[in-house]
Amino acid sequence: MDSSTKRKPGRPRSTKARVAILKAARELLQEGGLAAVTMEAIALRAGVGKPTIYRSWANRYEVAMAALVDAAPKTTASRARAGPLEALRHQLRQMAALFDSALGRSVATMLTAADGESEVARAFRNRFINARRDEGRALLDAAVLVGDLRGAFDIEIALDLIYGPFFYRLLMGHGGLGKGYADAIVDSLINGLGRSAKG
Amino acid sequence: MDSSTKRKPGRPRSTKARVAILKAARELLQEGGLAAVTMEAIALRAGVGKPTIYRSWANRYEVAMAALVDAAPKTTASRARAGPLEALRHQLRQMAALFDSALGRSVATMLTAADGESEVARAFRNRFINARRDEGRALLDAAVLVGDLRGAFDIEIALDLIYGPFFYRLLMGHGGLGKGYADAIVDSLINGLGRSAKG
Amino acid sequence: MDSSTKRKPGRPRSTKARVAILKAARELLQEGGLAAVTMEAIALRAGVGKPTIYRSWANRYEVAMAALVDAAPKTTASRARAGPLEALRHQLRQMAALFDSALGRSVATMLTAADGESEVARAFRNRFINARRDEGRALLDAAVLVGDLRGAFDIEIALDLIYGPFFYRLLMGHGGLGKGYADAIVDSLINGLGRSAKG
Amino acid sequence: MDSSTKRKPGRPRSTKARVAILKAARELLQEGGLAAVTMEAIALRAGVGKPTIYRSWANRYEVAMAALVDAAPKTTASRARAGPLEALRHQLRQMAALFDSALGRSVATMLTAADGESEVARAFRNRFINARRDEGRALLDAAVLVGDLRGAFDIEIALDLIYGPFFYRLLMGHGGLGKGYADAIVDSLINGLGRSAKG
DNA sequence: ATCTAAGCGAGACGGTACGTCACGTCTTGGG
DNA sequence: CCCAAGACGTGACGTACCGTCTCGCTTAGAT
Repeated sequence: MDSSTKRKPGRPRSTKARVAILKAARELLQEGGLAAVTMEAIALRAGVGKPTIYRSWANRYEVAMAALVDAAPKTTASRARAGPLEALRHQLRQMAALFDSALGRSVATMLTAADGESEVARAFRNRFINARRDEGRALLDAAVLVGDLRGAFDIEIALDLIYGPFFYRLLMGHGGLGKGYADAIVDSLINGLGRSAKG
Repeated sequence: MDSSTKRKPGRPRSTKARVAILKAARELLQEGGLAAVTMEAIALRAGVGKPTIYRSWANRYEVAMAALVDAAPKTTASRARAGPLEALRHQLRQMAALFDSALGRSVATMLTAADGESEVARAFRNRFINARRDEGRALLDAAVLVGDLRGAFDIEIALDLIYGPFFYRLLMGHGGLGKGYADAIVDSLINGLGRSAKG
Repeated sequence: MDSSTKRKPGRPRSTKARVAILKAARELLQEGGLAAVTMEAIALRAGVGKPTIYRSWANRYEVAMAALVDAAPKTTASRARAGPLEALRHQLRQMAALFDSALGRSVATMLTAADGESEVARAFRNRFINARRDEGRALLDAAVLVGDLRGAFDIEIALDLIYGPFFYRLLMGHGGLGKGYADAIVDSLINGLGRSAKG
Repeated sequence: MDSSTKRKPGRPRSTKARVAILKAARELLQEGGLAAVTMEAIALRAGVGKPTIYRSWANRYEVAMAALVDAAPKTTASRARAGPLEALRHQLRQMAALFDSALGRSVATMLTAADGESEVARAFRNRFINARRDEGRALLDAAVLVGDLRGAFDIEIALDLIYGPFFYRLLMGHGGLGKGYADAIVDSLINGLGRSAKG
C-alpha cells in the first residue's frame, strides 16, 4: 500500500546545492534586482553547475521566486488579537514592512515578469498574495459576524480595496509604505467617503 | 528675435523613422508581449537601423514605453458629465477597458521593469498614472464641494483606494477588469464597510 | 604514472566545430579575400555560434591565419636531392607556386594586418616564413660545406636576398611568380652582378 | 585663348580642408596605425564633414595613402655622386631610413590593404616603389656602361634582388633596417655567393 | 562489497540579442 | 555649389546569457 513512497534509484539531489542556490539568488536579488539574477551568476556564486539549477527550476524567474518564497515569513496574520479588525490591521502593517524593503520591488517585478502559470509562479502568488488575501477574507467574515462591519458588501471587492493600494504604491513608488499607511487604508475604507458616513 | 528656437545643425531626426519605430514596437508588444520587443525585431520591422533607435532611446524598455505613451489616449476623464462622481466612474471604466487589453499586462510589466528615473519612464508614469490620478483628485475635490462626498478624508489615501485595485487585479490576474468593476469599487468606497454606513 | 597529462574539467572543445570553422574560413578567404572572412560569415557557414569561435581565436585575423596554417604544407624543402642548391631551388619553386595562388595575397595581407605578437601570428610567421628560412639556412650551410658556395658571406643577408624578392613581387604585383622565377633568383644571386663574376 | 582653363561653376574646393584632412590622417596613422585612420576620426580631427573627404577620396585607404604620398620625399636618389653604384647605395640608405620609421609598417599594410587598381594606389606604388625602382634601373644601366657591373644579367631580377629584402624585413620584422643593411645587400649582390666570385 | 543509476562541478555547445562602431550616403541651413 | 554637421540604413563587432550537452567524478541505495 505504500509503494507510492518508493525511493528513486541513484544519487539523491543535494540539499547543500539547493540551499546554496537559493542563497545566491537571494543575494543577487538584493544586490542588483531581478536583472542580476542570471543563471550564470547563481551558478558561479553558489559553486554549482548550471544543470544542477535547471534540474530543479525551469528558468531564472523560478529560482528568484523560490528564493523569495523560501525567505519570506509563512504567515503574516496574528493570533489572538483584540478583534478581527485589529488582526487585519496587524497583518497589513507586516505586509507594508515586507514590501518596504529592498526585496519589495522584486516582488512586484516578478509578479509581472514570470510566466503566470508555472508551478513556482503559482506558489509565489499563493504565498505572497493569496495567503494574505485568504486571511483577510476570514477576518472580514469574522468582523461582520462580530458586528464590526456591516454585511452588505462584496467581500472580494473589499479585499481588492484593502490590498490593492499596497501594490499600487509598490509599483508607482509614490508615497512610502510606512506604519501609518495600513491604518489609514483601513480607516478610510471602513468609514467610506460618502456624505452619510460618520467620518 | 527669438534666437532660443535656433535649429540644431546637421540633418534633423527623421519623423518617418520615429513613427515606424513606435509602430513596430507597438505591434510587437501586442503580438508577443514585452519579451518580443527586441531592438533587432523593431529595426527589422520598421526598416530602420539599430543605431537610429539608440539615437532616440536608451534601451528596448524605453522604446516600448514610448510606444505605449504614443498610442495611449491623452485624457480619460470626460467633459460635461452629470457630476464629478459620474465623471470619475467614467474615467475608471475607460481605464479598466485599457488595462483589460493585450497591452494591459505590458503596462504593468514596464512599470516594474524599467529604470524608474529615466525620462521616458517618468513620462510613462505621468501619462498612464499621474494624469489619471490628477484628474481623479480634481474630481474628488469637486465632489466634496458639490456635497456628494464628505470632506473629512485624506485625499491621497482615497486616490490609492480608487486606483490601487486596478493594478492589483492587473498584477495578480484574479478577477477581470470588466465594466462593473469600476462601479463596484466606487460604490464600496463611497458607502464604506463600517456599521454606520448606509449600505 | 603520468598524472601531468590530466584532463581539464568540463566538456572538451569540439573537434567538429574547429574543423568546420577552419574550413569555412578557408573558403571565405579564397572567395572574397581577407575582407570576406568575418566572424558572422564563418559562424553562419560553419553552423557554429560566434562565441565558439571566440573561445579559440581572438579575432577574425587569427581565424584566417589558423585556417592558412592548417591548410599549408608543413615542409616545402625536398629530401634526397642531387645537392643542397638543387634542394633550395626546389623549395623556392614550391614557395612560388604557393604564393602564386588565390591565397597568396592573403598571406601578405595577413602578415601586415594582424597583431604581430599574438600566438597565432607567431605560428603563422613560423610556419610560412621561418620554417622555410630555416630550411634555407641549412641548405646554404650545406652548400658551403660541399663547396658549391664560397663561405665568406653573411648568411642572414643571403637569406634575405633569396626570399625577399618573392614577397616583393607578392606585394607589388609586378611580374608573376612563375616557375622560372625561383631559378632566376638563385642564378643571379650565385653569380653576382659584379665584374669579376663569371657570368 | 585660355578658355580651356575654364573655371568650374560653384564654390571651389577648400585647400584648407584638404590640408587639414591630410594632416589629420598622417597624425592618426602615426598614433594608431592604419586601423586608427577612420573617416570619422579624420573628420573630427580635421574639423571637416565626412562628405568633404569623400568628395576627394574614395575610402579611408585612399586618404591614408594620399597622406603618405603627400608627406614622403619626392626623390631619394642623389645627384652628382662618385658613381652609379655609390648613388644606388645612397638611395637604398635613404629608403631604409624611411621604412625604419613609425610609418614604415603602414606602407606595407597599405600596399596589401588597398584596392590595387585605384588611382591613389597606383600613385602610391609609383611614388614609393616604382620611382625608386626606375632610378635603380637607370643606375644599374649606368653601372654596366661604366663597367662597374658585368652586363649579362636580367635587370628586373636584379632590381627584385635589390629592393625585395627591404620589404621582406619590413613585413617580417626580423632584423632592423639600419644603415649597414643597404650596403650589405649591395655588396653581397655584387660579389655573388658562388665559388668563383671574388669575395 | 560491489554494482549502478543519478547527481555533481565544470565548461563547451548553437543561439539570440545586446549595445557600439564605422561605413558610405543623404539632408539640413549657411557662406 | 561647397561646407560643417549630423542623421540615415547597413552590417560586423565582441560580450552576456540562454538552455542543452558532454565530460570524468562522486555518492548512496539496491543487489
